[in-house]
Amino acid sequence: MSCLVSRLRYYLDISEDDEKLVLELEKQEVNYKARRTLNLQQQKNNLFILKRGWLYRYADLQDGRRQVLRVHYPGDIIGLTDIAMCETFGDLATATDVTLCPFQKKHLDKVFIQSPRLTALIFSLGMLEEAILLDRITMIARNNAVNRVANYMLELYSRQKIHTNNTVFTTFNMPLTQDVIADALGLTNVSVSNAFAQLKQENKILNHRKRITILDPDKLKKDLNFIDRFFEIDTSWFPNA
Amino acid sequence: MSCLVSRLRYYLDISEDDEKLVLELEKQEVNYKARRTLNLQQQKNNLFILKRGWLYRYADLQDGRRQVLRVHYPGDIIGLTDIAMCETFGDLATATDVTLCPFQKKHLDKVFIQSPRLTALIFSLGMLEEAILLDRITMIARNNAVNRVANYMLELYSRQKIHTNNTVFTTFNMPLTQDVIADALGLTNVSVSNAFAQLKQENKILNHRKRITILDPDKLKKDLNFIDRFFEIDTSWFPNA
DNA sequence: CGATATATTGAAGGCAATCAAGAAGTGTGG
DNA sequence: CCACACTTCTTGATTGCCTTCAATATATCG
Repeated sequence: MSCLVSRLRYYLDISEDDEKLVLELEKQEVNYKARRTLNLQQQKNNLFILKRGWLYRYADLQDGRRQVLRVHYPGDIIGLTDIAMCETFGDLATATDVTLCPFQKKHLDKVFIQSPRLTALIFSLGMLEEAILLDRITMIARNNAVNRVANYMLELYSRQKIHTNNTVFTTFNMPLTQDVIADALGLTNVSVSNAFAQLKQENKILNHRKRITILDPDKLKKDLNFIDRFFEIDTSWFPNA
Repeated sequence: MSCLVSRLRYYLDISEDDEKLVLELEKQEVNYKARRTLNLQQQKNNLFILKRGWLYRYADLQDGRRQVLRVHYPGDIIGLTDIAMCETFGDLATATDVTLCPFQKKHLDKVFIQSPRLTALIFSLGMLEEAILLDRITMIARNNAVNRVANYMLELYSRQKIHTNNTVFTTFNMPLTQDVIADALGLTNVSVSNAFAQLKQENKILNHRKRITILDPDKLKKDLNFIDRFFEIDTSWFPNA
């Protein structure tokens, strides 16, 4: 069963023809162990569908530090951001063991030609990611370390809900190290550690052995002005099937 | 003459049929004076093509501060980011006098059905914006005030080159106030002022009366690791006309 | 011209970075 | 199953950059 199709079905009825279009892209499979890096430059013109595991995209900076740009979950299409560019930037690193389905950028044209409706959905999901990046900019630009970490945990929580069809509890797996979280939020591992300590003391978020517990998600969302953009998209304008 | 069509033509040959599709969206026109705000909530289901002037999108925060999310130039489509969402967020404010062409979200479906090629271009431009947001996150998360301001000026410079078909000089109009720049970069107006003072002293960037001079753009780009993502996009995978 | 908006400059304080050392956790091979 | 190496996390002290607050100067608009 394709987790991309299942994610798309969360938002929209997908016809059998459309399902075939997607499955066409998932023919190949590659596996990687946890904590490996994949050089994207070598994979030029390839996109990936993530079938299993956690993966993150990062960029190395001049001074040796790095910036984590995005974390991917099963059902994500990886590389759409680069679709406009001749050269890709950044690399991928695996947080857990993963399974990827690589496919050629070119093969997307079939989707664009044969299914305006599916195209509109993929387009919308892309724009949704953009809105979430705007939220993240606001968060990084204007919040202190504690709120950044709390906000990020809420985002991971909300994402998992969609990717697992709402079967996620307030305790969930979070395999990212504090170094990775720090690099995602523009902090240091020291600040992230201190932030978790404070969140624990305030009875808001517990973390123990790669597992996170958000004690009262709704209250925390309200306190942080967190907007959950994942659970619904507007399909009213979509071309008919 | 449509500046959106002209911008699209910068990247791709646009057929006459495709041009008609775009012009269809620009039938209405509305004018606004400088330094006004437009409530986006009321314009639900509307997108805009910006024909003239500068406009920026911002979000009000709980504590009274605000975050500037994006600056728009003539030829931009405004609101694509919200296309997936039932509710919009944030507001628009005019930096100069502007002319907008509002059109219904619904009317986009014609583009998706009739021109996969034009759809691919609009999609790619959207993804390009996303890549630029990733750059901005890196910049805000990892750079000091001086570099943030310098980097942002380079971005504005590069954008204007595309939007005016390369007819922009190292001195150009920059109608944003330092408050707006601060709110875009997660700084205060004080820091922005100090940053400009230092950039002036180092003979890198001069600003005087809403005009910016970048003394040696290429050197500055290199020093800041600035990547210009605007000047080219990969159209090789696009569906044929 | 006067009123308002925008920019400059200085002083003091706070938050996160940096540096450093040690503790806890994880994985591997014998 | 344990020992060892390595990674990840914690905690404390110091430093630096940006914010905040405040006052003045300059620019812009009606």
